Formats: sequence, C-alpha cells, structure tokens
Amino acid sequence: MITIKDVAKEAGVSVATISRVLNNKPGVSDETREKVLSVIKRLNYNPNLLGRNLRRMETKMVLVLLPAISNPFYARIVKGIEDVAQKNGYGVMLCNTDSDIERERMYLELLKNKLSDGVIFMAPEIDEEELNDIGEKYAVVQCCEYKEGANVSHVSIDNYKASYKAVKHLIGLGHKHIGLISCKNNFLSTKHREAGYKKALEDSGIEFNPCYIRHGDYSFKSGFRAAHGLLNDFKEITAIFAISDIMAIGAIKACYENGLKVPDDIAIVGFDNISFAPMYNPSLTTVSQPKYDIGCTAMELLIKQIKNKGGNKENIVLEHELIIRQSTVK
Amino acid sequence: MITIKDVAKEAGVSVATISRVLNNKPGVSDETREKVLSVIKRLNYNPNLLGRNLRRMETKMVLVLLPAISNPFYARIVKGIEDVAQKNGYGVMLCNTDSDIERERMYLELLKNKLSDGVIFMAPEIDEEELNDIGEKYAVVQCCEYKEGANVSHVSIDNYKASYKAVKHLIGLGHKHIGLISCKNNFLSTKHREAGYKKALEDSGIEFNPCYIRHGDYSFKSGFRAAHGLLNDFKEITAIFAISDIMAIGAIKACYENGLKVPDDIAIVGFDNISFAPMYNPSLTTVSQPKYDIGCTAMELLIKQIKNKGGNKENIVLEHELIIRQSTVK
DNA sequence: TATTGTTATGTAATCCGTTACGTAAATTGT
DNA sequence: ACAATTTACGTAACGGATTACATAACAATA
Repeated sequence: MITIKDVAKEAGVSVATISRVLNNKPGVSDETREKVLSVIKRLNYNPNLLGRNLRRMETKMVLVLLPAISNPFYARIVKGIEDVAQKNGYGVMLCNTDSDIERERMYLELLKNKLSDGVIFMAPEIDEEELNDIGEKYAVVQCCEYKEGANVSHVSIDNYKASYKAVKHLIGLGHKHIGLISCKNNFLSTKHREAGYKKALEDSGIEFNPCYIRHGDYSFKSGFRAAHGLLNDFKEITAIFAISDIMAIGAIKACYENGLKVPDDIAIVGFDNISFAPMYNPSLTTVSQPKYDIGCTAMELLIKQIKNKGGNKENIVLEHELIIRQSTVK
Repeated sequence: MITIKDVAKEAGVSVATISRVLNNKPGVSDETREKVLSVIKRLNYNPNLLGRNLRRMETKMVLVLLPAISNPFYARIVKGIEDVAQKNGYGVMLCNTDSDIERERMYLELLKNKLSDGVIFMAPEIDEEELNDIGEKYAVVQCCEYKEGANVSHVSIDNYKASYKAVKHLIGLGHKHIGLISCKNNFLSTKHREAGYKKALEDSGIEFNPCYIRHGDYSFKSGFRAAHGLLNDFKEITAIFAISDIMAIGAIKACYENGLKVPDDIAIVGFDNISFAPMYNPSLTTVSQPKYDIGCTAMELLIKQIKNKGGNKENIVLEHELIIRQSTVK
C-alpha cells in the first residue's frame, strides 16, 4: 500500500508538505505543490482516512437509522438528508434497524466508537432515557417520529392538525360513518393522528364510535384485514381513514374484493403520500409531508450540532398538505 | 473522552491487558479480567475504533451502492446482505448513487480510503475498465446487474430465460400481439430480457414487430406513457410485457384510463416481483427473482474475497420463478 | 549592516488501540 | 532442589496522517 511517506520520498519533500497539499493548506510553493500533485497522481495515491480520522477525531460520516428501507416513505427524506450532507462534505450511511432495538443499538455503536459524527433517527426504538443519554454526548436528531420526553432535537409535521384536516375532508364530502385504521404502537404520530380524527368528528357533531377503530402494523396485509373487518361488521361505513398509505392501499384492495368500488361506495384517505399513492388504481387521497424538506432540515440541524459540539437543541415543525385524488373524489 | 489508558490506570494494569480483555484474548487471569470489565462498565468506556481500524487496517464495514433506495426491488436483497453481514461481524453502509457516476465515484473513495473493506454494486455506473481496476485491488461483487466484460464476480438470475418464460405465458393464454415496454440503457438485463421476448415470439411462430417495443426509464410515468402509446397506435395489442414491475403498474393504470380492463381486455406482465406487485389492483403477474438469496450470496462472495485478499472471482446464477396473478388471469 | 518579518519546509509528537517481544513469577517434572 | 515450561502481565513500536513548533533562506526596513 502507498502511504504519505512513499509520496514524500518520491517527491523529495517531507510528509508535512504532502499533508499540506492534500488539505489545500497555504505555505507550499506553487512549484512544490505541482510536483507533489504529479507524484500523487503517478503513484495513484489515496490517503488513508483511518489515519486522518484518528488524528482529527472525526469521520465526516453520519448515520441514518431507519426501520426499513423498503418503506417508500423514507426515500425522499433520505434524498434531502443526502443532498445537504454532500453539500457539507459529509457521507451518509443508511442503516436498517428492522425496528429491532438490538440492531439499533448495534448501529449506535458506530457513533460511540467514533465511526460516525452524528445520527439521525427516523423512528427511535430506544426509550427516552437512553435517547437522552446519547443526546447528551453525541449529535442526534429525530426525524418525523420522535420521543416527546427526550431532550433531543426533532423535525416533523403537526400530525394532529394533518389528521384533523384529512377527516374533515371526508366529512365535507358527506360521510358520517368513518372508520379509522390505526396502529398499536407507542409512536407519537399515531397518538396525534388518532386524536385529530376524534377531534374532527367531535367538531362536526358526529359521535365517536370506538369500534370504528382497527389496528394494523403499517403493512399492506394489516390494512387489508382491518378494512375487511370494518366493512363486514359495519355496513354503514362509507369512508376509511388509514394512518399510512400502505394500509390505505390494503384497504382499497379489500373494498374491491368485497365488491365495493372506490370512491363510489367507499372513500379512502391515507397518510404520507408515498410515491405509490398517485400510481395506485384508484390514485390515493392522502396527507403529504414535505419529505424532502424534512430531510434537509434534519441534516442541517445535525451539522449545526456537530459543529457546536452538541449544543442547541431545536424542534422544527414543517407544513403538511392534503392531496385530493381519485380515492375520495371522482 | 475516555481512552484505553484511562481504563488501564483505573484498573491498575497496562493497556495491553485492557486490549486483551476487549478482544477476548487469552493470557489474562479471571480475576484481572473481571476487574477490567467492571472498570470498563463503570467508566462507560467505548473503544475508539479509529485506532483499532488503523492498526488492523480493516473496518469490518462493507459498502452497498444502489441506484435508489426508493426502488422497492432492492429491499429484500439488502435484507439478505445485511443478515449475512451481521452473522459475520460486518456492518453495512447503504449508499444511494442516484445512478450518478460522480456520486458513485465519491462513495468508492470510501473503499480506496480504507473506510470500507469491500463493495457490492447493485448496478455499476462506471465502465468495465474502471470496474476492473477496482476489482483488482479491492473486494468487489456485482449484484443482479453486472458488466459482462469486467473480471469481477457477480450474482444474478438468467434474465433471458426468465423473460422467455414470461412471454410464453402470455402466448399460452392465446395472445398474439404482445407489446414490450423496455428501457433505453446499457444494462445487460435489458438486453437479455428483450432477447428472451423475441425468442419466445419466434419459437411460437409469431412475427416480431419492432414497433411493438416502447422504451421507458423504469418509472411509473414512463410505463404509463409507453402503454398509452402502444394502445393508441395498435388496437390489436392484447398483452404487454414490461421489464419492470413499476412500469407494468404504469401500464395497468394507462389501460384503465383508456377504458380497458385488466386482464379482461389487456393482460400485463411485469418483472421483479416487488412488494407492491401483489398489492396492486389487479395484482400483478411477474417474474420473481430470489432477492433474499441473491443478497445473501453476494455478501458471502464478498466476505470470501475479503478473507482471501481479493482472490476467487465467481459468477453465480440463481433460479427465477413466474408468479401468475390477476393481471393476466382472472 | 543589523534587525525584523515572511515564506517554505522539516521534525517529531500526537491521535488510540494492537501486538511482538521481554520478563518475572508460578508451576511442573525429574 | 533445580531446570524447564507455562502463565500473566508490561513495554514500546507501530499503523497513517496531522500539526505545533522549529529552522533556514530570503527580503524588507531602519
């Protein structure tokens, strides 16, 4: 392997000069600089970042922990993160936690072991306390999903308002019996979306029926089953709001298999506006999160923290938007 | 920051002993070992891997370069890669290249700079020569998509046979005018899938009509447009084969918007069996690749190369399967 | 001419953990 | 009881790049 020493010897200068050239530092004559550069090229030298990183005690790498890359919801967010990262000279490592706390902890080792300068959680599995501990020592940002108690920055939308708006849309179309497909988990977004659903009903003088809520796990199948159950048990239901697009799509599929047409017989609203939402048949009415901006903002917060050695915690709420498509209106 | 020296001082032993305990090496008495472990826990010490990696000249990290994490096709493959990696003590960094050769090169620096022990390409943008150069010095595996000329291992299916089988399925259902939605790119898979299409027609005595081929870019929209064009220009077409599921889904959507029912009026076949294929309405007939196994195999090959310092190039072809769903048969 | 400042470059310490080698003590064998 | 072996540890070199500090050459100023 070629090291900085080899280059120094070949160019007839010291390693310090090579280092200065590599890092574009002043104090090197143009002549020497060019000679060094040509030797670097000739020897095909690549600086060993393990050495540099050890010395500088930084890696210019950040960790992004996501429950599943298969979830299309994250794609645009990650794009935002990557674009900002690249602009600032950072690399991004995406890591799948599979919503498994052990895997999450395993990847967090990369942070503790100095192999990464900071971390963005898409949906932390660890609890408030652990998150807090990490947040005290390292640069951490939560993105979309977050733990309320933890003193750790986050970027998200107002899920309560968004959900409220989605259900109000259905009510505005004349629906009075509206099912909800939610999830059994501790996510704050879930709690807020359920609360928004209830508030919208209440504000419109519609009585809340707890039996109209079914629980899935964000999967297509769970959405399918939940909708199937709702439609069988409550013939009066004419609309369903699902707290994720994938479950909403499962619900549409269930409607069709039950001989019901969407939106003619049943209206469906999802949440997230994943890339498949406009592709589906019928295309899906849903709440759009400004995913790209969320990603950009999260990365910007993280970089700020890295630079300030962990200072400034901030919480940022971005605007959502209801996108009306075929699944509620012809 | 707490270093190995602090731990050594606190435990009253030398750094060598700490290191031996950290790495489970022999030559430490049980008593000392326990004392060291308790100090490590008490001080909340995390070894700095930058030091270790520099000394060992390895990182136990591998790079996975994929064109877009938003493409659901890669999800299961990545899962396979990760599972095998974890079993062998490797971490996986996923990196989005956006099919951008510069971004790809940027991430390849991580390999050249020793921040990663090897790389798996999902679809290399760099040409044969560059790939060859990298393959000579580093551990490299190509996964699914590959460059034929490069002397670099790959894992894939037989796209020619798979495509042949898909088109034969349509012919077996009585279709004689079959459109093809392909892509304009240099992927070998594309070439092979087109060739399989032609061969299937030929073997069944159906004349190949070059106008029946339209080109997309793997996107939903491009599939939509291609199908739209085909249906408008050639009323006799009763079936369409798309070389990717997403384009096939675009095609289905186009059919519905043209007032044609799938599969009653038009049969559609896709390729890849992404997670959305069974969810779609109608569910999509498609060619399934053993994605999880492909991922596992690729990672196994890579680990073998890392251990053998770049030796043994291997090419492995895994079996595909045609999955028949609603889009071709009621 | 003596002094000060500037520029280009080199020397060596440093970052943290690993490991080859050395040593002293304990154990075994005869 | 003595030599040979084993065990448990320590010392210091090492990996590659960075950087504080030192130095030498030269120019500018008084």
